[in-house]
Amino acid sequence: MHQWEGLVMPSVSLQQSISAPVFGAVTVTAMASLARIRSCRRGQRIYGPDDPAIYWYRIASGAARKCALLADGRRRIVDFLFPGDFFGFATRHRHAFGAEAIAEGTLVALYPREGVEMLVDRDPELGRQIRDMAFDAVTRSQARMLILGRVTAREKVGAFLIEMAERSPTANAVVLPMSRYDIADYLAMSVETVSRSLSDLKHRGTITFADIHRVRILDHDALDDGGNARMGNCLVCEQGKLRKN
Amino acid sequence: MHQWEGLVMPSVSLQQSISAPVFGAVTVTAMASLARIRSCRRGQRIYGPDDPAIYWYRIASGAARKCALLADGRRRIVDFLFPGDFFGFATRHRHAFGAEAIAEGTLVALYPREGVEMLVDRDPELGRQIRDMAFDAVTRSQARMLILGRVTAREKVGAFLIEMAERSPTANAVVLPMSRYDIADYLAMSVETVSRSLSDLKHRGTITFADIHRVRILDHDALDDGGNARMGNCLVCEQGKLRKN
DNA sequence: CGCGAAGTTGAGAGAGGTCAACTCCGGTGG
DNA sequence: CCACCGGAGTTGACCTCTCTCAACTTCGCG
Repeated sequence: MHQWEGLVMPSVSLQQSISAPVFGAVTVTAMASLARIRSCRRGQRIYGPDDPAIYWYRIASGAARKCALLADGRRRIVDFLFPGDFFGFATRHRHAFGAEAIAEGTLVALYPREGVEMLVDRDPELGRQIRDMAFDAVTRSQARMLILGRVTAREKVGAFLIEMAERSPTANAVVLPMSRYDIADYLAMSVETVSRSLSDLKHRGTITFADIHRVRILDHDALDDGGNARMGNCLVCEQGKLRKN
Repeated sequence: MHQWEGLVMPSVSLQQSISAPVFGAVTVTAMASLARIRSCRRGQRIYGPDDPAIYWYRIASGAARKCALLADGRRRIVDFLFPGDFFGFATRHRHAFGAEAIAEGTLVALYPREGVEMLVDRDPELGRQIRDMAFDAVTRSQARMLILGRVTAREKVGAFLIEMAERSPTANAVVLPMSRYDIADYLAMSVETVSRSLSDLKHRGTITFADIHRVRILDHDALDDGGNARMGNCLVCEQGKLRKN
């Protein structure tokens, strides 16, 4: 038993999220009738790579990670999944990555792909919402690449905390249900450096810890040196002129 | 005038690609009637960030980059776009990134968003294809994160070459229309290190250059040390057990 | 012929990976 | 109740790799 289990992403109640799946400001009620709920233990696989893509998934409560194991034994986490997030979309009838629960008792809603597609064929508005959701996922994924591309370790960890804060219902009191190892594999750095960076930020007074898995952001501006973390700031590059590097 | 202008991604002829847009194995003919074609000069902006998202786009011939300029002056390229690639999808009626032509005379097809959406409402099959395309884009984007997360410079550049080879019509003779600076901003490393890595791979006999922008891959296996570059190899991580790292 | 942009190569310095030791905490069994 | 154990997390010391700055080459173009 872990202390943060009771408070994972508290804003979304189960009933609410099942009967009215929410992404962005849009509410999809049409799919709710098809949903099946599954409870997952800490670390339990939700689906594996190369599994047939029979379902689309949504986190109802708890948290999960989407990850890949590389041939050299390293693990990479390509996304963290929180309540309301849809995932497991795949063409070609098989998944590219695997997904696992992070929190004990994570509740996952399963939507049979075939059924939803039939529903979509009769309901263009639902189709549009799913499309927009996928478009947003692309944008979000590409925005996350900006985080990975950041130079220093403190910048990466800072940008990570800001991303988690933006996805968290409570603005400055951020719950990090994942382990330091998960964070390291997400940011493509070593656990030691993640730990050092967090300690560094703490000593600078930029953040504090209520406990290991609960961070409070004290100085939001200091977290993104240069203001690159938020994804609003993407400017076009003019002919590569500005390139001094 | 540059020597590679005439041979950019030669397999897709203009007429063919306009009348029958191709993604994956799927052909979308319904959208073709709405397309408008625009020719872009080298470096010319196709659309800027924060521009209203009026169109969806597709490269007919040539190449483009999707990029962001960070607050500290650095540039990040989040995607390279080649013939057949759709891009510029955005919700919230504004783009998150900017897009610019890389090759002189790059031809871009513009699809009015409103018109296509109306078309989709009447044609579920078209909607499904667009959805699948977006799903693929997510998978591809997340797979690219694996490249960014690789440790050494030679691994990154090797994985980049493999990615380009897979997206290229000609398997081992890969055309790289973008500059070394573009590659550097795509892989989040310095131009010098990109250049050094390429030279290194050349001296090892892994690759050769027909000219600066045309690479031939001699030893495909040596390019992905450990075999992590291809995205088929994504295994699930079991409870984090394998994690020694 | 000279200029500037793109690309390559060299030398140094700083940052993060690696290995190791240590603490902290919960769980288990005596 | 306490000793023991193992995993997660933190901190330290060392070393390697990449960034940075710089010089130089190559190439296309005026």
